[in-house]
Amino acid sequence: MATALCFSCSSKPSTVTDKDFLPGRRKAGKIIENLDVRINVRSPISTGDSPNMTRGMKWSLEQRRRLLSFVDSGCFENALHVFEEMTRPSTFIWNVLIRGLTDNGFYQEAIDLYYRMEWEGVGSDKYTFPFVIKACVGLFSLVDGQRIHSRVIKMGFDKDLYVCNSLVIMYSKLGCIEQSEKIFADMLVKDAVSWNSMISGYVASGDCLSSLTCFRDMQAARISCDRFSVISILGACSLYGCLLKGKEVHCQVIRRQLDSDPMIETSLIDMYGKCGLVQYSDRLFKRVAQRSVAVWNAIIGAYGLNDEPVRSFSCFERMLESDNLDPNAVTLINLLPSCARMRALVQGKSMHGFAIRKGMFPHVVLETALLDMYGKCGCLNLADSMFVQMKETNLISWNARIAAYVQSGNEKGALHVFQDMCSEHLHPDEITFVNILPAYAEIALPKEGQQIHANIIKLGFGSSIFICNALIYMHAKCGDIQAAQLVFNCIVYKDVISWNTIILAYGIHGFGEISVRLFSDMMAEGIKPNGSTFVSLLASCRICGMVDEGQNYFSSMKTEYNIDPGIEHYGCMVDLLGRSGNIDLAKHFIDEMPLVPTARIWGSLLSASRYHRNIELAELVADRILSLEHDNTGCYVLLSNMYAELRRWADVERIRCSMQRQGLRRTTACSLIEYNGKALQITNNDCSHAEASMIYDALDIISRKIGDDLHVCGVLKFKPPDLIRRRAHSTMYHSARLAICAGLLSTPVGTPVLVRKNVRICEDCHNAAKIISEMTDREIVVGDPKFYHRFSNGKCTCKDYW
DNA sequence: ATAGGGTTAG
Repeated sequence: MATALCFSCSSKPSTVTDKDFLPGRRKAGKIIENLDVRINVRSPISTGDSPNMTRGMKWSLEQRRRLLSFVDSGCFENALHVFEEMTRPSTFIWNVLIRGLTDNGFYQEAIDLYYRMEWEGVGSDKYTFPFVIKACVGLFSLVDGQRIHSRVIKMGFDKDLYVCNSLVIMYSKLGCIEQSEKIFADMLVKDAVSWNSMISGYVASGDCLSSLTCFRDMQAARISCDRFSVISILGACSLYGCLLKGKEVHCQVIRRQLDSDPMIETSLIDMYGKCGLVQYSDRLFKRVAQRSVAVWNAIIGAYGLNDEPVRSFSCFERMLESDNLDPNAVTLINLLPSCARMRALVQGKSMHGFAIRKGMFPHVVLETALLDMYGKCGCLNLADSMFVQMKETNLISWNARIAAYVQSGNEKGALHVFQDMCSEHLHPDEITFVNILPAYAEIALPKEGQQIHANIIKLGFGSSIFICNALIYMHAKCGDIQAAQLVFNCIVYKDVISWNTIILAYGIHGFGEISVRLFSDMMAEGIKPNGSTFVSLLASCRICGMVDEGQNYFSSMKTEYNIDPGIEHYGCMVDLLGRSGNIDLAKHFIDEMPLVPTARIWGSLLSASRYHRNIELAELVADRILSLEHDNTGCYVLLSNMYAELRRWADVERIRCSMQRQGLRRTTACSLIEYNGKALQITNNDCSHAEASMIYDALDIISRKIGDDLHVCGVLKFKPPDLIRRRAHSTMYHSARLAICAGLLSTPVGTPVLVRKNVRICEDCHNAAKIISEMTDREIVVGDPKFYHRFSNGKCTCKDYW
């Protein structure tokens, strides 16, 4: 039964708030580690009464004075010595000790002392409970909280305003907002603190609507709001992005002359930042007289949130220069997204180093922010090692880790992490799915896409607009355009992203006319297009060869919609012009464009020159690309293929060596097909499957039937004498053809065969697919990283340009 | 001797 009370005589920490104890109560832990004295909670009270009553009374007054001063200075070791010497200390003395312990983070000790008080039969009063309840909050102990709540009821203190306020706060902080509501509703008298506690409780539980309602009810009850209500309600406005309500509160702030309150200033700056009005934040910030770390953090965060990373950084620099203030963890957390935005890995790393030097770790939020930054800067290994180092992880850090994998193109890794997360008994949330769906989009087959969709519905996330938009894209990329359309149809309030996504979805599948029609539907619905709308639209025109439409949309961007074309739009146009056959026009277009052409832009021209077999231009363009990106594997491969087609084997070899020197390897081509209900992955000349012999037999039969056509364009191409040892000398057993055969074997007649590829389909396979579609009278759909070829009756929707 | 607050990751 005996519980030990352990203290050291530490001085009271200067600016420690309850919040500092929240993440794992680190500070309390540190203090308690330095134990000097252990005092038994149940130790008998000294009964050595003084014979002289007058002297005794004086002595007891002196004891009381000393105890109070020890508690005030945080010397609990001494305070407890005095306490144990006292003859029957009064309830007041017990309260003072419990308060002191709670205020200094010794929550367990405060609660133990309360239990000892009960055990010794010392009556507690209305002052005892607020302190001990606060200790339960500090300890995150719902069990103690409920036990003490029942004592409150038994002793009849459940009508006391202060005790009830404490209980309201306790339950809301321990995540039982319904309990808070119940106590609040039963209170006969409510003061501003009661209302404020309820409002901030709602905000903390993410129920902004209730907090706004409560704020309104408070004013209806003629309790005037104070700085605490204002600060809480501004937090609610920030979370919800309620700019109008936020402005209204700002007016009240001015009317009540609260506008020079430093915390309110900070909250207002934050609110405007989160509601997207960073210029308001800036105006308020300029007027702040005394700039605290918090106010700097708020303005740094506001710029970061509003996509102004450079300004965010310059605020940080000014903070360091002007006020001689020490950045804290929150400063870094607010600044790191800006590092990510600018891909400023060096700055990000220096933040990391700074945090280490300042002893900020472990800190789950900061660590997650670093993980996220590394992920967005494309450093998956750094992101992952950050995660591995973390002592504490949560759903958010797992989500950030998944995002890092997806970001760096490691989709399979992302799916593994997702599985690991689920086996740690963490329940995926909306963000998890928003992060993981793009991974499915890249590598899943329609059936797998349907499965994850079913899971999402089962977990109740099926109506989230973010998830629906991600689902449209995922289904389309997996090859299931009908499923994409179905999701789109079910969205009640379609946003601009829903429209952009469905437009691109049809483009990917070669239905450019539908994309164009959807765009006019979108206009008719009064949805304002943005830059991405035109990326979808132009990409669709490009895929489907709608040159004139594309040019019209491009020129209408600025004139009709006042949108400046970005580099992606120019990229689509180069593709489009290249496709139209006018390579010179495409080149001229690049020379004339107002933006600096990227490797991707030149890549479009390279594709065009390949299609039109213009090797001189291709060499020129490849030079440009390689001067921008030395490791552009696609560029080497394309050029090498062009040389091979011209039988310039020496050049082929030269490029092969160059790639080898740089450690570049061609991506291993592989195709995915659903085979007897399972996903089957096939590489070129792949014999590793149990089903291989059957698939090869089928392909041989088909090849023999269509033999001549296939032979002419195929076998000879990669068969120079000096490359004869290479396995891929023939395109005959390319993964695409093997996969198509597997599909034909395992699906009923009349249904389309769907194959996904990780690289673009080669000309020979494209030809073969056309012929196979005609011969077998089946629709064959082959998706590459950019779009889906639809073969039927010997034709492909790409009209042989890809 | 009594309770309430701001800046924090996807």
